[in-house]
Amino acid sequence: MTTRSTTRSAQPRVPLSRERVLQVTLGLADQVGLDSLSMRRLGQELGVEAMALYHHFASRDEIVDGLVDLVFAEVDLPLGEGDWKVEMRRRAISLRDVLLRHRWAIGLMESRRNPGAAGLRHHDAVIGSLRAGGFDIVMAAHAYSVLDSYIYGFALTKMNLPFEASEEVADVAQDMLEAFPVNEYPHLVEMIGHALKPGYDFGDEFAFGLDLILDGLGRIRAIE
Amino acid sequence: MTTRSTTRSAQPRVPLSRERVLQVTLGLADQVGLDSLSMRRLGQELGVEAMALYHHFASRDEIVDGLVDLVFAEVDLPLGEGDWKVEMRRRAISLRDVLLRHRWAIGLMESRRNPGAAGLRHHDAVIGSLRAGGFDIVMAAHAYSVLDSYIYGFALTKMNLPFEASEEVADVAQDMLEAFPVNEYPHLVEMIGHALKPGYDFGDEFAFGLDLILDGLGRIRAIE
DNA sequence: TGCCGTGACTGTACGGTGTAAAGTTCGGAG
DNA sequence: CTCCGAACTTTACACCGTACAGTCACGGCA
Repeated sequence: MTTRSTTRSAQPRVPLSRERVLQVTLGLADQVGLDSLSMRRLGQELGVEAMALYHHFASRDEIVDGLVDLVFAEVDLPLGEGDWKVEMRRRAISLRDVLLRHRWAIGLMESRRNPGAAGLRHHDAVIGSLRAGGFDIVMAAHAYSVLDSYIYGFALTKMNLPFEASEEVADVAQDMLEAFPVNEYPHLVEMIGHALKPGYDFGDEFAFGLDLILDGLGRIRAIE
Repeated sequence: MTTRSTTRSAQPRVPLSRERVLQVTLGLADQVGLDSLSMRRLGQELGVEAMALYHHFASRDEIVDGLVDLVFAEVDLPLGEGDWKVEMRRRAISLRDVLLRHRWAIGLMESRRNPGAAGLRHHDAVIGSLRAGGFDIVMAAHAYSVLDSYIYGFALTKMNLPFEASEEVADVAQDMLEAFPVNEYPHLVEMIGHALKPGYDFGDEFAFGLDLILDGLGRIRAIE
């Protein structure tokens, strides 16, 4: 019974690898979130005990580092030679999409002390596109700061919205307000009414703010 | 020995209250962060066993709800009668300051399913100020979305910066880049050089983006 | 062919987490 | 004096990351 070696043909036992672990972890994180992703659960998903992972990664945190870089790699890089506004817009929308696809990553992308190659390449490409577009280094820093604050903030806000579909909105809004007299928060009530209208989708707000910022940057760059 | 009742004069034993718990928790969260704030640790700080807290709060999450509302209460509300741009600017800076004072709260402020009175009052005041400033409800939704995405995103980015003071920046940047050939990320290197210059403080970037957005909003409102 | 090191993985254990459930203590009302 | 209910404690459970030691199969070498 204990000698499984003679019948090893059943399971060829492909060994783990950093790549395979990260790929599976990424999928699992998207499904259950990063908090619910324990080493034991992850090992189970890979057909292995939890401690086996420590032969390929020093800690759970090192796995997260790898995950973040995989996410960065999904973002469309801006091209240096194109129109900076077009490139920045494309990159912003791509980054937002990626963040909404991997909601657990928001708040980790900028914080990792050990950035991976994809993250570094991303930063370099964004700054390079701005510089090629005529921004000096001071203005490029300003522009990068506004844009990324906005993109990450939007993703953060949208991620944390306590509802998803329109029908849920109504329920949550109802719960939120039913305990209070309507007159106490008249403007909030008006806004909720607006958000409940059939055509409204909070996700559409992104383009408005993005274009407002890009236009502002264009104007300031022109003056300077 | 077991009858401590006869010598009860030593410790008058002030009972807990939601207010006292929240106040102490707020201070503790600012010191050690929200993750390190366990029920046991919190009880210890209050001179009580962890389970005693469950007589005043249904769960750890309910404590966090209360905490978030305390944070909202610290934010300066915009006045309905003032110039909307001045009011929005004041409120934005106040919110940023509050978020940097309570870094653990970023990402929780917009997500709570059970908003408190201070949070509702805050939302109502912001929308009210915009409406009084001439924004219709559609534009007010746009404006609120851009502004808060930017403010929360900025706080998130600044919170997560893997360094604090200028000297640390140099070390971290060194670590980040030393493994790579300098030529591979020339623009990133230039930007780090810019950020290392004595006068530079990332916190100053906030005003640039804020004014850019406020000006953009003013322009669009005027056209409309 | 036998041996033995090495790398991949497992088993067990420790101190931590949130919280369910039951037990203790005690001031005040009847 | 009794008894109730509120405030608090004790104990327990299932889970977490990970330190540490053990097991097992395979490749190179005698």
